Amino acid sequence: MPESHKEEIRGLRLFAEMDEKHFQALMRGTYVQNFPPRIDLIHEEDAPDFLHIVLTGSVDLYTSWNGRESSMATVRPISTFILAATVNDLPYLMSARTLERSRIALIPSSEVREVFGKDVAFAQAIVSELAQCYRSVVKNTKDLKLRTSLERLANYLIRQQTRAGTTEFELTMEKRRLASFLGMTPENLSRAFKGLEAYGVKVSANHISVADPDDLAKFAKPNPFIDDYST
Amino acid sequence: MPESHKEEIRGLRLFAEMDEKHFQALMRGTYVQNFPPRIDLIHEEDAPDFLHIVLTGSVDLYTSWNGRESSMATVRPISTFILAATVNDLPYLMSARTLERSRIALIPSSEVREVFGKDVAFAQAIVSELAQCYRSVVKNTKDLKLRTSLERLANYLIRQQTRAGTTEFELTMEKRRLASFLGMTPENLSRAFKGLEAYGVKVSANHISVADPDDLAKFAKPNPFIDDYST
DNA sequence: GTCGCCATTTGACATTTATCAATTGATGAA
DNA sequence: TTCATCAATTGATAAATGTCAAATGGCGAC
Repeated sequence: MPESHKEEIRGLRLFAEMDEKHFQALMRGTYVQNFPPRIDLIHEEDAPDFLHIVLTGSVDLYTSWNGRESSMATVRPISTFILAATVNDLPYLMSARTLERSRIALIPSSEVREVFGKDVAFAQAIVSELAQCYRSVVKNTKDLKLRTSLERLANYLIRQQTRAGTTEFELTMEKRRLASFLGMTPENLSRAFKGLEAYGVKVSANHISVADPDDLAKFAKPNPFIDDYST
Repeated sequence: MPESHKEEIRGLRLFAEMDEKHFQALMRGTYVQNFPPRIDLIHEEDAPDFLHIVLTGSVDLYTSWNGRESSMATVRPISTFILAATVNDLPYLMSARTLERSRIALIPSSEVREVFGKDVAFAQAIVSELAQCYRSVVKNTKDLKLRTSLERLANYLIRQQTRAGTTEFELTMEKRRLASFLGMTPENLSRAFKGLEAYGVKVSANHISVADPDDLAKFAKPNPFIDDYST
């Protein structure tokens, strides 16, 4: 594996503080692979052979049951996914597919488990990462259980607007995936966008503009303990 | 703190493997308290002063937003809660109240964070516990997003039936809390029970009987990657 | 540029779920 | 026992959300 990839991975908080010797041991079994768009990387119920790291591109975590499918999250560079399955050596609970052409690093799960038993800094980093993952899912559950779909969309737009830093921005995913992520149908999403016009939201294809953020926020009532994914 | 309590706590997987010296250090700052029913133990958004352990009784984890409230989980002996907030030193995302008279052990969060930096076995146990918590919430999200309320209730009953080991059992929580936990109103739950009569479910107050588990399962389509909380 | 494809939108309608009000039923106190 | 209380149920209705089919519109292949 090229040194540049190693440095990218080393820069992740998960690996930043660990012993160099242990890091090199991890990297020995690691390989980097390029995938075209819409390729299934892992499938739920499979055994966790590798810890995945998205280096470029993006990955959709989704799940299926009884012929239905739901998008659970999007993983963007540079971060890992399915850490929980890896450390506990239990089957994946979600499937993952590339959304676009992506470069993914694959670290053998067995190596991860072996090293984290020897390296306290690595173990600490895993604890911190898992705690953050856990908190993200709890926030998502609160979003789903406490809000209507219109409120979820409104708060999603406020989060995106905050991330962009401007009142005009582009949606970062297909609307059908956004609908699935927000727990609604594409048709319902389309109507929800219409419903937010009353609060100054204008939509043109993927371009969103928020006329009056305060007005939208008055409706959406964003809350850091639901909407702030960074804590 | 009495030795018997210490032994109970020591028996938890989270503390079982750690160094005795470190365990004693943790226990020095720990105290055990009795709480009457319906007492708020912690409130979301507060700083995580203590890691809580339910020794007896039961605790409801719930959350509120915009005047609405939802029950997220029930914690039963002997297990901890709000570990993620404690290890990352971030505000609670959920509130907790006793459901009945309960004995709770309180371990200062700062001690937990200090010890897990020194004790690899403890760090490993925290990783394992957090990964399990994470997976539980993911399963819960799948349940919410992929199933209708009738299907959620059907699968809930199958889980309870499996736990009880018999086709007749008692509901372990108030129906209004069950409704909230399943993401529906009490009225809707009442009608959902009626709707499951077609699959052999009989309800009399808190007593449930399942005439033909296979028939119910044919409708509910239980799936270990949603319904099996033990993995 | 034109065509065909596919995501999105729109409309009509069905289903699910929530809300509100009234009633029932169980439980404990006086 | 009788009453008061509160959870649970029921009925009527409203709101939210989903489904199906058809129309629209953007975009790349040719």
